Amino acid sequence: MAGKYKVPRGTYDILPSESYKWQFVTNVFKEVAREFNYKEIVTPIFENNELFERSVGEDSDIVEKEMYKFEDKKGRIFALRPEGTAPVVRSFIENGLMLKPNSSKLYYFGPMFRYDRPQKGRYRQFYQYGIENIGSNDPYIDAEVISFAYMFLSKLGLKNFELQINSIGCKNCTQDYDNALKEYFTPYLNDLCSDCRKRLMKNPKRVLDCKVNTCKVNADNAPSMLDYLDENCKTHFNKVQEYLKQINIPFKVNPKIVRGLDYYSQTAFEFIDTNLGAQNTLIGGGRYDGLAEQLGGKNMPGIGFAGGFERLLLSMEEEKLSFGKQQTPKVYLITLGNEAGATGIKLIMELRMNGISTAFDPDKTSMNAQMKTANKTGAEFALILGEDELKKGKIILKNMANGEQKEINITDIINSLKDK
RNA sequence: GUGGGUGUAGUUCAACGGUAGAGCACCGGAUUGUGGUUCCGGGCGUUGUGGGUUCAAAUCCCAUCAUCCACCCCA
Repeated sequence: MAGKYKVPRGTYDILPSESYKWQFVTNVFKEVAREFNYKEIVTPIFENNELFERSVGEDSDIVEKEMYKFEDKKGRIFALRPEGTAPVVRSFIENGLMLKPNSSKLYYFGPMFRYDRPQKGRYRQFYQYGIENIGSNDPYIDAEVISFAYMFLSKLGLKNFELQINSIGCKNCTQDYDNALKEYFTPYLNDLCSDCRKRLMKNPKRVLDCKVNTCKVNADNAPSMLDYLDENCKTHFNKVQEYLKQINIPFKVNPKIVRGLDYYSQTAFEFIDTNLGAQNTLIGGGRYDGLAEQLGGKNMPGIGFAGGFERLLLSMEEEKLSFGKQQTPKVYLITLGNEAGATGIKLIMELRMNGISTAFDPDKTSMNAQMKTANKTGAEFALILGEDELKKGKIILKNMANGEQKEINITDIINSLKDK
């Protein structure tokens, strides 16, 4: 019975049969945030277009072709947020959070928007969770942020994932490295794909993770970023690895990890699902020490990560993990006859007022239909109120699991349900 | 933005040029006041949309939209 309208391309509805899963993972995420002492920050879904163009990078794919840009009635140019870090840093600067206590460890979640061709694990409106730790460049913080992600995935029960880390250096190392790459690849120019020939000029590091075979082969022997790190970046990266070892978080160094957003520096990491489809990055993150300054704030280091809920759910389903229980009512009320019905609806109010979740369906009248519905709602108890009971001032309390039932005084019902 | 696959009932699928069907789910009944099992009954759904070919189209062709998978990119 398709109606007139359909959801826009690349978007979807989270239906009741699915929403409890989202609630489950969100709650686990919030729980981990509490354990790490991170606090929630909520920023608008749209921001000044420039915020993203400046931070994410004008040459990045996100800005070049994936942003939902629009103009409002006064001609201001906004964009639906394609990612969460820039808005958080913007808010951090704008609200002077560096001067406020307990405000530098932040988490967020919500929808992000990218105009991209939908496929498995990729949507136009997708949901991210993420954290940002702003104000410290201590390598311990890098390890802590990584451990947050690791703990989150672990608490959900995920096993088929792998942590890969890299250091992409600071501006200084990057420049040397870029030059080295250009030098290295130039003799092989004809073997590279057309994209990579362009990349070599604009962003040579991208050639490294190209999937075209000839590019891959050539990239295998390319100079490694790690050899071009300056002393400072090198010791930083080494310390991050030491910390990770100390807290028993397994990782692989993958010098080919390149982040697509311009603001990253030094530590970059990804949690990869080892048996998902092509879109297998569960969580991606890294350090962005230059971002705050770039956005007009003080020079402040920061590091964070973001993950996609969709891929998380895919992985969890792949590994057949539990999403907790679906919400069920404690009580389903069955009434027979008009008088019982009238008393019943008053009783429902009382039950709910006392925190007892109660379901009732006025469209069902026969005992049979009401019992069936009670069963389907998964209610723990059925309360049966008919004319016989009404006369006696009683009500039947039936345990749906074992079928046992007893008559009790209507006036006692709240109390006897409360301690069950 | 590029390539390939797919669009039939709520859902999973069948029918592949000649009257649109099944499982599951859903609703009702058997049980006029007791569920989960069982049995019986209940489906006209613009065959995604718009064109075209044909005596005849879910079926062939074209377009379009959507979806899936991959490229690209990323979460």
